[in-house]
Amino acid sequence: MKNGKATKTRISRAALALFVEKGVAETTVRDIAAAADVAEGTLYRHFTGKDELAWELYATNFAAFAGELDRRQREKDKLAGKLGVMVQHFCTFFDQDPVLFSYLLLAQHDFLKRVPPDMPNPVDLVHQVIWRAMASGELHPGDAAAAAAMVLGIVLQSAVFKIYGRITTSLSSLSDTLTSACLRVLKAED
Amino acid sequence: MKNGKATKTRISRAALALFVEKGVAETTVRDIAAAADVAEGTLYRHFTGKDELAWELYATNFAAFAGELDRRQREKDKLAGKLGVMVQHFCTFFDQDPVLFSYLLLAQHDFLKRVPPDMPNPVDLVHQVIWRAMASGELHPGDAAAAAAMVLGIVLQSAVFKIYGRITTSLSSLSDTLTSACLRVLKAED
Amino acid sequence: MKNGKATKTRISRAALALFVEKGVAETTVRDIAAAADVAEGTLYRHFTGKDELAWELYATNFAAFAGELDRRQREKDKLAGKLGVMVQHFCTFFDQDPVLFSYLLLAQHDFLKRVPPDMPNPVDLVHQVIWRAMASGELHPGDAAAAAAMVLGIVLQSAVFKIYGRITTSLSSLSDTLTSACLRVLKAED
Amino acid sequence: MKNGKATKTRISRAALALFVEKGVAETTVRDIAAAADVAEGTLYRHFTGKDELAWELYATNFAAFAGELDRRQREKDKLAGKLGVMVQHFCTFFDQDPVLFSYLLLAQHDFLKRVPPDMPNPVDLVHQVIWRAMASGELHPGDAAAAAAMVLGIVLQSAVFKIYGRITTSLSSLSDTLTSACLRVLKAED
DNA sequence: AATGAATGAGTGTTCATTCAT
DNA sequence: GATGAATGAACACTCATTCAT
Repeated sequence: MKNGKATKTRISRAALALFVEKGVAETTVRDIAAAADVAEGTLYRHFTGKDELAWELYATNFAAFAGELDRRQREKDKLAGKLGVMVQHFCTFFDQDPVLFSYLLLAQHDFLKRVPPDMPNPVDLVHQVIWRAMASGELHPGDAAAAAAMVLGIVLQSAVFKIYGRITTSLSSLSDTLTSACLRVLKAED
Repeated sequence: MKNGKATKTRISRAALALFVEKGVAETTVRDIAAAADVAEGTLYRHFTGKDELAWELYATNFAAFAGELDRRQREKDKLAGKLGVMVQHFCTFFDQDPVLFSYLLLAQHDFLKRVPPDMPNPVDLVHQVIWRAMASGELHPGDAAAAAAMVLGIVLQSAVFKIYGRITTSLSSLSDTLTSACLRVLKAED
Repeated sequence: MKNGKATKTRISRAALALFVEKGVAETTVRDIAAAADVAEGTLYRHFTGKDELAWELYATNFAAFAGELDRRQREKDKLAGKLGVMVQHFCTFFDQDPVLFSYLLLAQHDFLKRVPPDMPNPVDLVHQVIWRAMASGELHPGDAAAAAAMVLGIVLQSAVFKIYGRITTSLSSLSDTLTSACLRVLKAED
Repeated sequence: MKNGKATKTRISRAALALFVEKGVAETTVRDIAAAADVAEGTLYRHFTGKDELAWELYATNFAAFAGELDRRQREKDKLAGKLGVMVQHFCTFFDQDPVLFSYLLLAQHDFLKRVPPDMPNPVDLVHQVIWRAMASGELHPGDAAAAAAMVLGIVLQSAVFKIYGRITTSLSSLSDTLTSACLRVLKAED
């Protein structure tokens, strides 16, 4: 009773690591239970089932990350500042919890279509920030979606390279490089 | 009963579409057989099993795409030209066979670790092109891996946006935009 | 058309060898076809199916062996003579075609219950020879079935030992030993 | 749901009966599960698979039978005594569990080659007992393997006749007859 | 809250058999 | 006669989920 919360967390972390390592479909409930050192049935006291566990892991952290991103972005006035703190937070988040970041990155193709439109969402957020900069005249008008794709691509593909060991430094140490690359892509003033 | 090659192709295309739509693990051999309008057992006359089918689909097309990319890049002397034709081929390939491109994009996390080092590989190719431009002084020296990540990210995330309907124009129509964005990121002359 | 018979024989011998080596159930039609160097479908020109092939192989040779045994036994008047030629023929048959003998021995548990009562049968024959010897007073009366079991056991288990390499001499060279053992078991005069 | 051991036993007995009745290859896991009144999956909680089940059933009982045979044989000094208790135990074992005995008898051709050399083994045991009697001069020297084959054949073929209904009395009631037949075959003193 | 034996629908795969060539 | 691609029922086995303890 006392460690009900701790058990749930242990299951979550064990599942997360396995999902990233082997994929959701290839991870069995037995794998998770063994890694979390609980019985198989225990998982069902905390989650409806494996699918809900995978989804909760995704949705909760995806929205939380988007929320934090938004909070930081709001504190800046100009596009360069907003982009700077957002890129920085992407990098910091990755470096602090690469497994969770990887899960969010790799599981998106399974879950993105299930994200409700009102759920805070890093992709929408970047899109909006760029769109508003175009609307306000801060950025010359153009295809905001295409611009958002490029900006996100710069950051996310760097994370992918880090995951696969092609980039060996911390992502945070690349933060400024990535930010200025994004600004150059947008033809924005630094 | 006569046309062994056509049957194999029908199975491949049916599998490809389902793999992209539902994921490899979520697609059953029965699904594939039904979509290809053959009996389940027929699949095993052409492939060792479901895994080999998924892998062959990946490896063959991944290597072929890398080969074609390389062929085009070799015909240009300067970085801007090389990058231009490569980006263009990414876009053309996507527009001509979005399902296949999606599979290559989405399945990479399952298969990339299985790719042998000597297999032609678009990621390595972009990396090499940039590395050589740095070595030859055409590009100011820097982290070639990070640069490759950004360039690839610009193109691939655009494809992802296209897949998810966030970008509605053809990818080819964005080709020049993407190319110049890549060059700006690399701080290269157009 | 000309080698129709030869093809059937090739299939039979290939099947026989595989049936003995791996068992009937573990041998596939594809195995047989490959070993006989014909296409899978060809087997069905000569046999109704795998089961019929296995049965024909058993029944034909089982009955033929029983017939030959009977023919030889008839030429002798007394029990010792009858037993002698029968044991000798068991041994000769084994040595001439150990694979076929093994099949008859090992497949009996699959097929014995399918043997029709009127089919010539080595087991019945031995039983009858002993029963008649008891009836005629040549052998002191007793349980003819039990006596037949012991006599058959002496011969057949020697064959099993030979198959498994526990006995290394030819079975024929043991023929006299086995015969006199059978007579001693029956308490008969040599 | 509580009694894991009882379930395993129920599965074992159901499998044993079916294996003897229809053969291992012809018995499906569904057959076994239905006969044991458990779900198919339950079998895999207790055994690695069908093959391991068939093997465990064989190996365990084969070794246990050999062990018991050896224990009894050791308590006798002379060959006649040893042979007597061994034959008696063969008969008793058969009468007490004809299904298990049949399995051991019929499955030997599938499994004998898999028996490790150090596993207690009735065939080796009989061979050794006879070999030692020859070495000690208790039995006139000769081919111990051939002698063992004949002795085993007398007993085992009687069991086969009993299985097929050719012998209708209990095997135990034949024990003395079989023992003295064995001794006569060996030309040993009773 | 935790357990883990039991479940059974669903999966990938095999293989005897058919039939157009 | 001979072929071998195609078939599809049947198989061994997996695993998310349930529930008595």
